[in-house]
Amino acid sequence: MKVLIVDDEELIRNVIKEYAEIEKYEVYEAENGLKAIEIIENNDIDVIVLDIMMPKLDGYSTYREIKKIKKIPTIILSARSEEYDKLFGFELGVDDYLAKPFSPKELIARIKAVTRRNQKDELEDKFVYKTLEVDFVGHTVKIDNEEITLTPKAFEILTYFIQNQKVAISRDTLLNKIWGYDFFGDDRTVDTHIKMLRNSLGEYRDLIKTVRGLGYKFEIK
Amino acid sequence: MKVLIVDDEELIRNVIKEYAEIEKYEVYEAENGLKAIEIIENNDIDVIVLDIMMPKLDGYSTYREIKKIKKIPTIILSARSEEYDKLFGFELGVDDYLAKPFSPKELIARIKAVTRRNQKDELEDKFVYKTLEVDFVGHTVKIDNEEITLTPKAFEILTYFIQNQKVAISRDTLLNKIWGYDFFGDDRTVDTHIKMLRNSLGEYRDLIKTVRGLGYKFEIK
DNA sequence: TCTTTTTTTCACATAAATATCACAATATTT
DNA sequence: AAATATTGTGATATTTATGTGAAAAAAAGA
Repeated sequence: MKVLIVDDEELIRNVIKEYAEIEKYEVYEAENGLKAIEIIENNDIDVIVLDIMMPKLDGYSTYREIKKIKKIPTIILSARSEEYDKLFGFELGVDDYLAKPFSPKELIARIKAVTRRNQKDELEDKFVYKTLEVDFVGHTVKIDNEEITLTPKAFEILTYFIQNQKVAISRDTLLNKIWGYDFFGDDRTVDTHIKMLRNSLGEYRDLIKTVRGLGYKFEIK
Repeated sequence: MKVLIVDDEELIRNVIKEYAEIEKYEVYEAENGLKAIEIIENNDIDVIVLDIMMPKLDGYSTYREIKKIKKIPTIILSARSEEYDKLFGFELGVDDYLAKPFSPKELIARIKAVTRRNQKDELEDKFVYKTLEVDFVGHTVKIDNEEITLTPKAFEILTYFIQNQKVAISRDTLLNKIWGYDFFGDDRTVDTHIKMLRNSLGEYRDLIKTVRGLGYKFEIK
């Protein structure tokens, strides 16, 4: 698995690189957009970590250029945490978003999620764990071969969790991904949906873990 | 299963090839239409992935030439995403269409869909469940050996459902597949047709399940 | 053309899903 | 232990989606 880190700050590149290499990723670095494009043209990069604030060719432009060449999963880093940027980033079709300062572990978790997602999950049309079966094509969930009914939102959330296993997801992220950028309601709405989803999952309710101070996480074990 | 990839860009061919081979497809490549035709004449190709923009013999012409030789399911790739091309592609009787940039996963999914479709559909010309008989050739439906009359649309919908059992189908998908890309009417028209189809199916009305927040699904049991 | 059939749209009733809030329970910090 | 912050949860008002009948529009047949 090859990761390309695009950031003008060497320090940040090094930190990410260090962590990524522990996880056996092959790391490529680019200190600006132009170099990034060059690397992408000559290598089969699997996932890109892209800083939005850069001299020469900024993140947005770089992203657009990259898209013209190949469609590679991209995680955007941004120092500016304003809502607008967040939305804009998503609108571009970016795979994930992380606001600085972020923990390297969180970034790695997201890289893993994105590569995993792009490796199999989208090809798989079923998720199976013990007696829990989630059929994405048929839009059904079974426990002990019994179909359980989920509301549309609950099903979407479960699907999102399964495609982002082991990644701690904030309520905001969930709202953005499931509800969409045009939802301006309460954070805590998420909690209620989690409650209902957990109840529906019965014995599997503990697959959804609470990440205090942030949100939730789907994890097996 | 043999896939032929017709594209002048080696990069794209390689990406597709890589993914297709993971899925155990035997991959053939052609960098232009002339070579494609040669390959088709000498091999039993099951599905073709065809780029519309190519030097020498462009995609459209290639497609026409291929059709003269054999009828092979074809998925069209197009860099131009304008609506016109889309329509034109469909008009030619193409099996599917994908605008660049596309994700390899998406393409593979479509290849699978096309091959699956062409594997079973042409085998069965009848569907029987209990006392429900649907004769695709004779265009008739019988319940308890009594012929029931369906309107053309209702029959098409039923046929589509039977050929996509256990798949949750959105109203939009249904509109695209049954009505065609050029239908710009109301979503809810589907509901009315489902209503009528269910009524016609009498005791079998429950085979058509409602998938809340999405659409409908045909499922036995 | 007129008639009949099919299709589409619309409105309304009903059912289901959702968002919000208040308070309880549980962590976390002081 | 108390104070504080955060999450869990039940109740409920609100919103949304679906089923359906009726009527308008379109298409097909005579």
